[in-house]
Amino acid sequence: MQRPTSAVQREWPVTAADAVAVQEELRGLVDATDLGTTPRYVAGLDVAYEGDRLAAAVVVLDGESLAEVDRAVVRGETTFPYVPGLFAFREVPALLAGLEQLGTTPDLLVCDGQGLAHPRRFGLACHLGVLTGIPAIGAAKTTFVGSHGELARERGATAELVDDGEVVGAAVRTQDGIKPIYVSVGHRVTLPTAVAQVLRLTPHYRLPETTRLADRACREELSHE
DNA sequence: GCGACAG
DNA sequence: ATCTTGTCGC
Repeated sequence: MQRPTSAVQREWPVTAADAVAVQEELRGLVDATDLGTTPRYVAGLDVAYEGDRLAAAVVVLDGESLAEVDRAVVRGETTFPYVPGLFAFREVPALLAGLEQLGTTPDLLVCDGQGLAHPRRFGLACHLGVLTGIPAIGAAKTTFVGSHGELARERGATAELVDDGEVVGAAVRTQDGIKPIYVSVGHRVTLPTAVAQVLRLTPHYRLPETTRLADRACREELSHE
């Protein structure tokens, strides 16, 4: 797929203050419309670290069968520290490089982190979505901002994730009796659709198959020197 | 001022 | 994220 190189080069900050300014600018580009059709190719993205080295993986699954159809794993080096709220600046460069290596263009990006459930409403999923133009959702293991009420014990149960009086995402129980995961809109998808996609991607485990495969792929890459 | 804080 | 053994439970 094509890489939005110009956007990255033009928008890449070095300081935290500049990074926040970039988020404030790009947040206005998030598209709130819904996914037009059922995604044929769904991609999972993740990054693993070992000191200053890192490996990013993008695994593409068939949205129907969840069978893997493509993958790309790239190595790189840390270029931005982990700062809560600026997480995307640490992972986006490597993830874009991974997307560029694919022989397929995903119809949906499932990110390991938040979308709108972010202090400035512009988490990793929004950032990747806006930069690529591809629909994206955030599926995080823990909350970052917001709180929610109790969820029913059954798989499929949800609760609104509310921050500062605003619904920024949903807590979703992906398996009976297990800890929920946190889903939020990234770009070109509505929350109900994001939740529905996450449930389709979690037939057996707590986390989406996309996330599990990408996590395994990037870790494996780092372990193999 | 004191914690909390996606991965 | 990553550092890290055994252990409780299905």
